[in-house]
Amino acid sequence: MNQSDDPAPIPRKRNPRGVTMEAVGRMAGVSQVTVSRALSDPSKVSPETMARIREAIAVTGFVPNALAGALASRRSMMVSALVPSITNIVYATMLAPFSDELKSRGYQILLSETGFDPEEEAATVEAHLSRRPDAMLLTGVHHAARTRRMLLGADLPVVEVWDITETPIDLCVGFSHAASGRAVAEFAHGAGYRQAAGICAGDERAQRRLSAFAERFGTLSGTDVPVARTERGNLASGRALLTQLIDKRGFTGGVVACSSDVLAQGVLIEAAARGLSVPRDLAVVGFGDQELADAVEPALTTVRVNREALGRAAAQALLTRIDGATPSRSVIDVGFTLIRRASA
Amino acid sequence: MNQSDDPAPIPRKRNPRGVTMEAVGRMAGVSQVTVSRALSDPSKVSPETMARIREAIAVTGFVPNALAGALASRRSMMVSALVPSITNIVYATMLAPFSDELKSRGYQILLSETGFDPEEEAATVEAHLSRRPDAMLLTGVHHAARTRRMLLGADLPVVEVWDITETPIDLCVGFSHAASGRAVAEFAHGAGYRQAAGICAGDERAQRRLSAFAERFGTLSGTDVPVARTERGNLASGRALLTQLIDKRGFTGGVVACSSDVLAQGVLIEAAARGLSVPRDLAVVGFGDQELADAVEPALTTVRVNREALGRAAAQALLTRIDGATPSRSVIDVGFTLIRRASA
DNA sequence: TTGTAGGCGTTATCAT
DNA sequence: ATGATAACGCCTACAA
Repeated sequence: MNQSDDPAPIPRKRNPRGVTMEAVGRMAGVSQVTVSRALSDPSKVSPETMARIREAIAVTGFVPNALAGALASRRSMMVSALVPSITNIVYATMLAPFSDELKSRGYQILLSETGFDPEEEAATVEAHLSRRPDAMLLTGVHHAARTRRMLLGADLPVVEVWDITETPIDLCVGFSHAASGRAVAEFAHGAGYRQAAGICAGDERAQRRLSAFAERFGTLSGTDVPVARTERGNLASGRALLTQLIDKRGFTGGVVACSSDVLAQGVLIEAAARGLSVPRDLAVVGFGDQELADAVEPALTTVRVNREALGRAAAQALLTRIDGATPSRSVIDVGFTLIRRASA
Repeated sequence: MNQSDDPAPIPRKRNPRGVTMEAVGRMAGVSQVTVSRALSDPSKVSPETMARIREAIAVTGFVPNALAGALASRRSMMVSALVPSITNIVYATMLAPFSDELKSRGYQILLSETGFDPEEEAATVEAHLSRRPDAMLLTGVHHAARTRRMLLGADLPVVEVWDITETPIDLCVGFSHAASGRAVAEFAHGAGYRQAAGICAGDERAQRRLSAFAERFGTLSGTDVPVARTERGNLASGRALLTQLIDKRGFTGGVVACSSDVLAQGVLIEAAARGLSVPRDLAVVGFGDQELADAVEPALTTVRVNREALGRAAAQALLTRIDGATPSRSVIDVGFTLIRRASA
């Protein structure tokens, strides 16, 4: 009686382990849909039913499957964030408020490092798109053609941050790196410095800042402005580059513009080690206004970018688009401020 | 003829936009399944078919839907990583190799900050579990009971890092914070220092390091070891806490153990500002051996934890479990090394 | 307030 | 080498 008369297909779960809404519903004496409703909008379910469902969820330890939900609803409730490097505090500090803002609306962040290579970025974008994020943040405004194509084809809200362009893929929140470099040059020249040098590490944006500084200061003062470059933007690089400027490139004093506060601090340390007085023998300007700028000795003159506001604005812009609205402006320039302290 | 005789359901796609394997297959003259196979294992498809499918993919800009794939295969190819803070370089630097290692095997990282509150962590764990990650990394070994319950119920590979326990949820890669604190105490006492103080910021683990230091040094020297605490572990805090130790707690010299290199650098800066010579008037020991440790003046004596190796080992351990194998050890102590430089 | 039916875009399992 | 069919677990209509 067991083997013979049962050609009827017995629907068998492939994985009997995972608790589903179906199972919760069975235990609570309701259908799967009711469980779904109970979770998405409790007001649509009677209090008694709600109580039984809660009980069943507690007993079974049910955790909804967001993958299935995303597939059915076509909303993954995930937002991709692509930054050059996680370990770079500059990106990390704008990511935190960005993430906070979105988390409060129920979104999870899918984060990846892209390095500084556009092709690597393109590959990462593709990997992210396969996860069907509801929106995406990109760092910078220069991308591979394929990246633009994929994003336009995917038709999702995209915000490009930490730089600015008139022709964003979709939205843009940032500031002009060239303008910040020029602002430093004008400040330094106005403060009376007649000689200058630059110290630069990192990505193409840092180079744009320093190039703009060198060009502007050169124009104002009529002198040549040497710029020393390196890969890694750490304290040791700052020290090494100041050494290079002084010992090998004949820099004898004036103002040193650095592409980051950390490099600038390296310069301060090397200057102290050489018995140079800052800003008397050597003035120093950083970039970023990180926490350390205010704590070093002497305190660092630097360029502040409100990274908190930037991250938050980027999140808001995306949320507006997600909600189907059109943001008032698709390009937001958050600007920058020169903070004068003791070092220059 | 339009209205009346057509009760037959016309299957209509809800969203005609998204390119699917179905659409690619149609264009290539094959079925949807063949497209799936072409992507997952090209060797199972004839070269000609493969070529036509490739062509169709290029033309349509098809990007596979990983959500659907995950739902069907029960493997999301995502790994969750939960750290207290993204902006803390300590966690970021172990996350990078962790992420690299997993990315090379096709996994994406789903990253979240948990803060330092176990309840917040529990909520984050739940949110992540709903995404059905294939494995999870947690920071620390102290979790809410509900967290343990959820994770045990979810039955996935879990690695706890940056601390060590004999009873991990699943896997553990870390080191003993108490032991590192004692090691610093023994080093300092052995180096001849007879007075000591501590400076501590941050999470419970930092406090455990400093408590162990204070207790051990106290035992060895028979003196009292004051420990100053604060919330934020930045340069300014380091300066402020040294001030507090000297001006308000009668600390007159000896060795200062800090819970991070950044705090230690703050101490160096404040000491210099006060005209104190390091290590003569004041010796300083940091923790973490961050890049700056070697670049400050004087170079910082500190405790090195190989965060790179830690992140990599955590990834490897998870991969082993994902592959269904049993790791040789479920608890890996990566240890620490005291790096003696000029500051103590 | 609750349930039924159909579909989201894949992968797994059998067939052919 | 290729295809048909049934899940995967949920959400969106629509019906009761």
